[in-house]
Amino acid sequence: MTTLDNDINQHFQDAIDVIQQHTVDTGEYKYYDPLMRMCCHPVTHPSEVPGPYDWNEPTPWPHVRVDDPLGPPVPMEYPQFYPITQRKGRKKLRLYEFLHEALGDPNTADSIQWTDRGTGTFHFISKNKEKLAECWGQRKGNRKTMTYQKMARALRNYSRTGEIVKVRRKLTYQFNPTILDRLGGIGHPVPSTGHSGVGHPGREVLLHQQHNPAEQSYYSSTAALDWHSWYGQYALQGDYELAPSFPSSTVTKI
DNA sequence: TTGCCTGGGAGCTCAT
DNA sequence: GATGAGCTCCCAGGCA
Repeated sequence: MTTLDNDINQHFQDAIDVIQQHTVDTGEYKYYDPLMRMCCHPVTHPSEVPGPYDWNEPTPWPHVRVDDPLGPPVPMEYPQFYPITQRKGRKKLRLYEFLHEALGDPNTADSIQWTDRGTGTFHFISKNKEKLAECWGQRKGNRKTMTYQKMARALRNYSRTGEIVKVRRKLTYQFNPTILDRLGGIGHPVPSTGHSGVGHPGREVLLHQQHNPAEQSYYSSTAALDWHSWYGQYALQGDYELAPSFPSSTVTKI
C-alpha cells in the first residue's frame, strides 16, 4: 500500500462519511446511489476501478459523445464518477465539480442535462432543478435546505472567475473549457497560454484594460484568456453575454 | 400579479 | 490567529 493509496482511501472514506451522514437519515439516499455504489466499493488500487478510467489521465471517460443539443441524455457506458480524491489535499467538493458529476449521472438526468457536451453547455430541468439543489446542499452538509436560487447564486459567482458562465438561454450555463478539461470532459482544445493548461491552470496575470480598474481582478486568471480566445471560435457566440464578463478586445498578457 | 431569474452584499465555514 | 476562497443566505429588482 502506497502513500497515495492510503490518501485516496482516506479521501474516499471522508466523502462516504459526509454523504451517508446527509442522505441516509433524510431518505434522500437514492440521489447518490451511483456515487455511493462507487464510493462504498473499497478501492485499493486504480486498477480496481471499473471501466477505462485511468487515474493518471485527465480524462476519466474518453468515450463520451457530443449529444444532440437539447436531446435526451446519452447514457454513459462507464460509471460517470470522478473521485473527489483527485483534488489536492482535502479541499471541499466544489459546486462545478458536483454539477459535472451530476451531468454524468443518469440518475440526475431529470434535473440537469448537457445542452451541448462538446462546448460544455448544460441546462437545468426546470421541473427538478430544486431536487438537484437539495442534493447539493445535502452533499455539502448544509443545515438549511439548498434551493436552486441559492445554488444559481453560487453559479453566477463563477462567472466572475470564468469557471462557469451564464448562457443567455434560460437555466443554461457553460463550463470553462479549462475546467471542463480538468474535470475530464471533452471540451474543445484550450488555446495555448504557454502552460500545459490541463489540470494545471497557469498563474499568468492578465491585464484587462477596464474602464473600471476595480474589475481587473475578476479577470486575473488563465481562464479569462482562454475564454476570450475560445468564445471567438464558435458560432454559439451570440448566445453568450460576453460584454460584461469578457471584454472582447482588451486582454493583454503581462 | 405572480413566479422565475439575476445581482448585490453581508456573513459563515474551512483550508492555508 | 490572520487571511482568502468558496460558498450560503437574504433581499431587491427586472422580466415574461
